Amino acid sequence: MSPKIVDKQAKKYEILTAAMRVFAQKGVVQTRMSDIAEAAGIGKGTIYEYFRSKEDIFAETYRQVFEGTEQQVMAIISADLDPETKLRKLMTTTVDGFLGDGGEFAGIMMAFWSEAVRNKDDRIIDIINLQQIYADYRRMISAILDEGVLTGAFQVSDTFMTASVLIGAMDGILLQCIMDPDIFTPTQAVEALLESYLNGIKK
Amino acid sequence: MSPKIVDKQAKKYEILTAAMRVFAQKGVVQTRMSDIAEAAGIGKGTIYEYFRSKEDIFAETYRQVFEGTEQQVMAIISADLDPETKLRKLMTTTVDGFLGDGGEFAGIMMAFWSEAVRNKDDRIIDIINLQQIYADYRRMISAILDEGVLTGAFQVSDTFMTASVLIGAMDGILLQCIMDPDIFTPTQAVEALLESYLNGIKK
Amino acid sequence: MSPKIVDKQAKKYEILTAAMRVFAQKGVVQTRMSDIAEAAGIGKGTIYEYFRSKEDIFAETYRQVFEGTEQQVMAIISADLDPETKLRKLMTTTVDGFLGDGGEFAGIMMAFWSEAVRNKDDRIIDIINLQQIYADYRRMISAILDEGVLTGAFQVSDTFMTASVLIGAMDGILLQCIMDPDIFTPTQAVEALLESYLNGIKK
Amino acid sequence: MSPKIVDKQAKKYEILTAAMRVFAQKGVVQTRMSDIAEAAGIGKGTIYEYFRSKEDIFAETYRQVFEGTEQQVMAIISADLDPETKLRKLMTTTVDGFLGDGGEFAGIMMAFWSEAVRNKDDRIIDIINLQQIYADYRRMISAILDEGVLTGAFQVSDTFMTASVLIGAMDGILLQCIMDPDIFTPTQAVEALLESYLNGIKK
DNA sequence: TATGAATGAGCATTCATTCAT
DNA sequence: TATGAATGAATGCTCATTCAT
Repeated sequence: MSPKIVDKQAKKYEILTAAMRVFAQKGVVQTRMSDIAEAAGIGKGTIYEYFRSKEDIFAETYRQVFEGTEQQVMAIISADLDPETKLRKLMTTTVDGFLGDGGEFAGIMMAFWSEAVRNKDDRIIDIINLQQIYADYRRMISAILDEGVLTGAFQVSDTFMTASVLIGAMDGILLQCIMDPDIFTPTQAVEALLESYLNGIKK
Repeated sequence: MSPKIVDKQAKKYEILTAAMRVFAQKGVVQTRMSDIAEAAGIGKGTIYEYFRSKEDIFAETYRQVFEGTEQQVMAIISADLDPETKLRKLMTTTVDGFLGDGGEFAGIMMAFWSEAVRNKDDRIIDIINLQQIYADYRRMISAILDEGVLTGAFQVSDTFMTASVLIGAMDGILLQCIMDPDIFTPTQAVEALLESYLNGIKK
Repeated sequence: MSPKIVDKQAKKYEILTAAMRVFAQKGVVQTRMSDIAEAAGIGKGTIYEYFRSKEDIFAETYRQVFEGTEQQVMAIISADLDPETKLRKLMTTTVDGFLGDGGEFAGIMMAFWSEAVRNKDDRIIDIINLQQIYADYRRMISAILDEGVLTGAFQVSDTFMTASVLIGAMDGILLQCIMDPDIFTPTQAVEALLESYLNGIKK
Repeated sequence: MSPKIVDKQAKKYEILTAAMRVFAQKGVVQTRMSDIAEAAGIGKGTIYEYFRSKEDIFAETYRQVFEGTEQQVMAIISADLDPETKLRKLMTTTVDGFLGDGGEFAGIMMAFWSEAVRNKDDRIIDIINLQQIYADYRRMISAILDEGVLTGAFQVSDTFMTASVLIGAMDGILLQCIMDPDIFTPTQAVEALLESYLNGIKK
């Protein structure tokens, strides 16, 4: 009378996690459905009980990773903090979000991003609109910088450009941490970045 | 030395150039041999007269792109310049090298890099040892910074970390320029980066 | 004999009816077991409590549909009627049997028949021996025609051929009614067929 | 300098012929691309050098078969013949067209038709709009009958219905010939049909 | 030497059937 | 008994590579 009871939500999450592992390891394009199945310890067909397609998995994995960070970022933006603190918090949170608890998201981030960067396919853009994401980030950070200029905390001629440079620096730092995790932690690096950037390195 | 050999070299180069164009446009994995053949205006089979495999093309394309930049960088490193000028030149040259005459290398760089970043495949590492490349760059830049600290031009506590941050910033800026070429030129951005970074943005 | 067995029979019939509906709508090959389960309002696995396989369902559905018509036809054949009436009744009954109460069998007939027509697979022939069915029909109708010739009611040189033509006409009319139910009812068409066929259209 | 020269047109036709054979034998849905490849004596991938998809093959096979017949039919319609001759010619030509030189098209016709009959898929309707085909045929034949009524050759109350019956009869006869080629030739059957139909079988 | 026709390994996806509950 | 989660064989299609010309 009663069928096999399975926590569909939990199993879906398991598959998602397995997919992330494989995506991080091999990249999205090179990952075969059978790789994900094997990683999840299930049959190939079972995946399709939980996801409609490989693309669907990709989209869900992406959401899984980003939703958390996005919310945290929003909270910081609307918090009542002085510009410098806000900038620090925003950058630290972003980097931490990307690297997850133990850096486990690093690889999957890389996979997402390298996929999005060169894929002009509309279907991918629907899932990850990197251009949009960057535009949003630039807007948020330049708003903080503008605020700082108004309050007299910062001296910046082109806040939009400066925002871009800060974001770029974050990305580049993350990349190095992902590729070579032993050299330094991203948090250390972001602090170094802000330290130098805020104060200048020229004597 | 015979004319035939010269022709072979020229044709090989043509194919390589065609491959770069397509790689830049579609990414390495998504590029089909037929795409390259078409772009080069030759038959599909002909490619195999000049290259052993798709991977071989990838490796050679990579070498083609980097050899030029590498030599320029080396020249700057060993030139007799003050640290600040050296740093400016190094960064500007790197960015220009990546973007080529008219930004044509940008896409191919992206393609290489997104390939290398997530591919831990030994075969890819043999071709593009990104970890090594970054290590080299960090060493070069931190040497310049060390020199600047010695001469009193810079005030940097951790030159290695600062070097990493600068490299990261360059990468990140390039990424944004590639993805959204209208917002600013990489040269502008690098100048803004150096300006802020050298002088600080804090009042 | 126990209530359970009765229940089983009833449920089996329900599944069969559901299967017919779906077969009629999508064709046998395109019908999925899950479609049948859904149409029957039961679980996919439950079907296998009543049928061994999809093919088994197909066979049973077929028997279900034909048994009724076959018996009616037999009754007409052995009835004591004049040849013309017998012919009319036989054809009308056949067409009505195919179209069911409200034309609901039309689609399933089509499904069976298109399956049988092209499938020379032994397993299908075991289930629907169309060749045999047509041979039987030809025999029955030519017997009626022979009778008519003997009694002087008909003037037919080749009763076997004429029987074939009549059967063919019935089939073809049914097909058109199924494909385009608005043009005319099969009963109308059969009457028109008999009218013309019996009297000729040539002035 | 010169590549392998292949008559692409000829090879395409060969594959088409092979496909027809298999379609006729197994039906369209049950035919696998590998079946066609095997029947054509080529590799699976080679098919895709000549056709975009299985559906494409289906459509082309269909056109291949029908184009000839269609033109012949048009010629008859516009010829200057008396109604009875026109009707005879039209029906004979149609039946002959369906059966090809040695009845080789019979099976493929069956396959097409059973596909079209139950497939409400838009893609199939785009290829074979059976409803349209039947409507056209009904129009053509009823026009001939109308003409016959005007000239006093025929005595028909409902020419549209009579046309439908005639078409149906043709279809049904073809079906029987295809399923059981030994009983009679379609030409014989069509002649018997016209003979009876035109003159009536009632004494 | 140059070519593109031919190929088959490889992959995403579907679905009849099984089986643990 | 009833169920639906799990499965893998099967299938359409792609594309790097080979090879006859």
